[in-house]
Amino acid sequence: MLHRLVINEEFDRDAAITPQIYRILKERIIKNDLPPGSRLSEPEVAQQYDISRQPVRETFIKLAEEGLVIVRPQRKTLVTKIDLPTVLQSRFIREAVEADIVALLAQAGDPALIRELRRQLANQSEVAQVSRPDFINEDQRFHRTLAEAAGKDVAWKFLERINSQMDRVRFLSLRQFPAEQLVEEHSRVVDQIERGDASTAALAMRAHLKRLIGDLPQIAGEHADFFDRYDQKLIDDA
Amino acid sequence: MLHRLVINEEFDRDAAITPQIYRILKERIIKNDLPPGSRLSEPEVAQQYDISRQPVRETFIKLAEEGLVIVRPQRKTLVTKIDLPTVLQSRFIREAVEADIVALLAQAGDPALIRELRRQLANQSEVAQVSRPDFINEDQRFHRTLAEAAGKDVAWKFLERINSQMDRVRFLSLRQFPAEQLVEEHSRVVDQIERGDASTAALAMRAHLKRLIGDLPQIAGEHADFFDRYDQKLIDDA
DNA sequence: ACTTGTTGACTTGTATGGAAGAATGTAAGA
DNA sequence: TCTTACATTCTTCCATACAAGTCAACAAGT
Repeated sequence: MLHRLVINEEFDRDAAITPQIYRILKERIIKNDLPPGSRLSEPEVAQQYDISRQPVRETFIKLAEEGLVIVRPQRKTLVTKIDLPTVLQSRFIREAVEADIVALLAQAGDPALIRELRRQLANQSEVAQVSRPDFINEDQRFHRTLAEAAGKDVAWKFLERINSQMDRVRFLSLRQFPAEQLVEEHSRVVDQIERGDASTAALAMRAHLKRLIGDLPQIAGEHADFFDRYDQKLIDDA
Repeated sequence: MLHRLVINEEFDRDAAITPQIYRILKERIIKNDLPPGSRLSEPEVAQQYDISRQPVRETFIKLAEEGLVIVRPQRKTLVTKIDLPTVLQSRFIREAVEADIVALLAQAGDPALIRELRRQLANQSEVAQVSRPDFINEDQRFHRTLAEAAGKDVAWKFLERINSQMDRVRFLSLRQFPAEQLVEEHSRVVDQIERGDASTAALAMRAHLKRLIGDLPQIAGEHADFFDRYDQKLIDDA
């Protein structure tokens, strides 16, 4: 199989194996290359990548901690389905935290930060037309910049960890999402930070982050078998 | 050593070993029985509990994910020091999320919930006089009840995971903290929820959670070697 | 036809041997 | 005295064998 060979060549045999196989499997799951419900087996994966079971096993443990797989002892290991309550409540946490972050920034009022953010906004407008993955990168960078400027770098790392489940949804929505509108919303947040209006800035961020689940019903409709505990009512409440 | 024997007797040899050794080591770290900076070694721990290195190794991996130990490949494994930015920003996240939770509850206005909370408040007042560990349990239960009533059970599980670092601090403060005052603050939160005043309820919760770091300077002063990146300025800002 | 027991082929869990990197101490040399 | 090379002995990392639980197929009995 060509696929196997290509992946194997990515392997650096002189580096530690576990981090590599971890990164590979995590990416395959988040990008739905290994769709929800897929069965994984330690010896099978080990054989595919020509390594021993040990690094694979350690990887399974880490993925299980993140909720990306579930290990049923003596039975099997499965890629978890996308759990709707987890997705919605991850978003809820993110909104609460980022709203407070921009409120802090509005109170602080750092002109250098505003300049940096405006620079990023211009960049976002450019790549929005071109490449979706590039825009996603820029989007992440924007939010990370806000967190770090507020001195909440550790908090941001924590948010990144609970984002895995939301990322899986993001990679399911195939059609073009309204990148220009997202940039516009980013811009409003920056405006309010510059004005020093903490509560309005927070509201702008909240409105922006509501979008993360905007097309969830449609996505879930197209990939019903990827979801677990799906309930339209939960989305309406949120 | 008597200590060893007692611990060994806790082991159930017919159950899976890894979860047991994980729970044991985690508790020893959080309760500062294994103080920050302690050196851990796979074969040594394995020998202590008369098990093989494999479950110990898997436990190290999990503890490292939670930031309780740090594994330096080919060098050594250490119990991490209590990282001040991590503690402060964990508290920051908790405040943001729980403020939004009580705001939701104030809007919902569920009389049954109010009754349950008042019941718990009475209970808290009782145990506050008696046993500190019991009060801590009741405190946890109060906050969990709020989260679950708002339909944020998954979010609460996330918060629990980042609480380990704050728990380590809690077990360092030996002297009696003002349990009665905490109950009083809980009571204010419930009052505002009952009134249906979302923003005031949120503020009451924020004020309450500020306390979590109230005696941090004193604790850090008494156990300076347990802390990493200690900076009084960080506390003042927060 | 249905139930039950057994066998065998899976799965993950555990134990253990050895490989490779890193730190420490020591001795030889300048 | 100081530096450097090397050997020793740690550590974690990886590979592999075996143990034990689980499930499915199948055969024997009712």
